[in-house]
Amino acid sequence: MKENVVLPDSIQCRERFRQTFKEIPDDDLKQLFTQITVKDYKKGSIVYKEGTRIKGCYFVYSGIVKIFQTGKEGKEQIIKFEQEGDIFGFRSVIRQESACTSVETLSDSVLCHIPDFALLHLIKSNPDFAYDLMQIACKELGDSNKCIKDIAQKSVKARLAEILLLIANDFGLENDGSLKLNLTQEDLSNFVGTATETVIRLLSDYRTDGLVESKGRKIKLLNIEKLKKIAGY
Amino acid sequence: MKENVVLPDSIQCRERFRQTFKEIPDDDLKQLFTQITVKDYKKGSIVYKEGTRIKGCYFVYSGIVKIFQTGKEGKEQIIKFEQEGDIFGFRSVIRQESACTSVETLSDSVLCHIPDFALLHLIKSNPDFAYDLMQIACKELGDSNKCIKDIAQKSVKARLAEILLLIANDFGLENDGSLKLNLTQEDLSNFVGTATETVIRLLSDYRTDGLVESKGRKIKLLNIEKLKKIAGY
DNA sequence: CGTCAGATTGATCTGTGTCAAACCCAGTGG
DNA sequence: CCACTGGGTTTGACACAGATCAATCTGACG
Repeated sequence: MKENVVLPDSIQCRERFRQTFKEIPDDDLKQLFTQITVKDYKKGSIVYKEGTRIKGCYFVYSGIVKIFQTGKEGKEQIIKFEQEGDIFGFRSVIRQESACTSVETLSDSVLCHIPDFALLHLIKSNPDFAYDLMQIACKELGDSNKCIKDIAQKSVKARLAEILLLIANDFGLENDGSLKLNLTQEDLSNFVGTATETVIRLLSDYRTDGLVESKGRKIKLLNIEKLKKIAGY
Repeated sequence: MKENVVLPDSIQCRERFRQTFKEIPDDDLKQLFTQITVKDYKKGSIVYKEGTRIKGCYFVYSGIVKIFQTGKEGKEQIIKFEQEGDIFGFRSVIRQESACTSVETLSDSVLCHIPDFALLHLIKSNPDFAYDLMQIACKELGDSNKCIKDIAQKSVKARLAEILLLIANDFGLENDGSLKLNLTQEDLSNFVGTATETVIRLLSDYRTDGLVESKGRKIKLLNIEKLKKIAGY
């Protein structure tokens, strides 16, 4: 166990924040960041749970978090993963509602907590920021709509292929070509929206068809084109 | 065929618009509405198709429209229905992308077209409007996320019940207690995300269980509590 | 009264979920 | 250093919700 994780200072956080929100003047940013709390989370920590009242949103300084909803009998449906530079939880702030998702860290992570009043103030006072945030919300909205159609219409086989491609795209590859985002089969199946066993069987099918190489949770895509075809593009 | 449908004038449109966006000062609204085009659509008209470039968004002055995506083999997945006072298509404007959904009128409708530059201008110049719009986007986002979980996890039987309740809630009831929103079985099944035959069978199950009364597309909910239970609440 | 879209019912077929059992491997503690 | 443990992975057998296909029925409308 490492101790004494050194948290990034306010300036480092601001710099990273600026990479996502490019057009915010320094003054606004400085003001915002006096109100932010930086905290590190061990892998597997719960950041917040569905239904709780969060008094702000979060900015991912480093690490990866999983955003999910819990259904009957505790089965998770993973909505998305967020990584360095992403912001999440703003929906609840804007709507002034309790969280509609739960969040858990998939790796050791450093998150910046932006209190609701600070976020709302910036939105109301800086149209550029409001616009940037709206961009993000609208992107997520488009993704969600697509996701609805896919879950409703595509076979699990197609969706798994699609999600592998999406993960490769969003999180990139290791040097050896395997997916950087390293999920348990359970998380993978909860993302696809199916049973763990099904994912395992399908991956094994892909393997025999020479589409992927995989042992355990390490997955390498061998034939992107064919996978795209299976995914239905 | 009726002829000469009288279109609402600019003032009527503004008034209706103001019901949805309450805090916009008159000056801004007047300015906006000089740039708007009002048009009536016969029932069953396509407003725009997925993948096309729309140069603005729409405000529903009257009528009901269906927002959907088309999957492989032309099967539709209905995302939502919009009615009087709703605004749609803004996602594409904000993202400056082509439409990710198609829109068709379910009844004779009057829509106001708001050109992209006018919408963007108002967003950038009026933080209150930006905020209102963000509210709408975030509401839709929450709905979509919930929908993803439901489609992935619930049985079709549960989802059908849920959707009937949702329709009753969003669109209200006729005097005789039947749902105001009158869908074909096909639309209903495309909303639930299942086959038409399945919806028919399930409705018939509900009927024998005394949960609904239904002939053809007329549906009356008899036992809301039990339906909620089936829907999984 | 014919026509045609939509509604309905019945008879299969199959993709996935579920259950059960075994396996693998990393970390722990004796 | 090795057995023990437990979480995650894998495989097999089986059941069933829901899709698909085919046929008939209904009712609105020209």
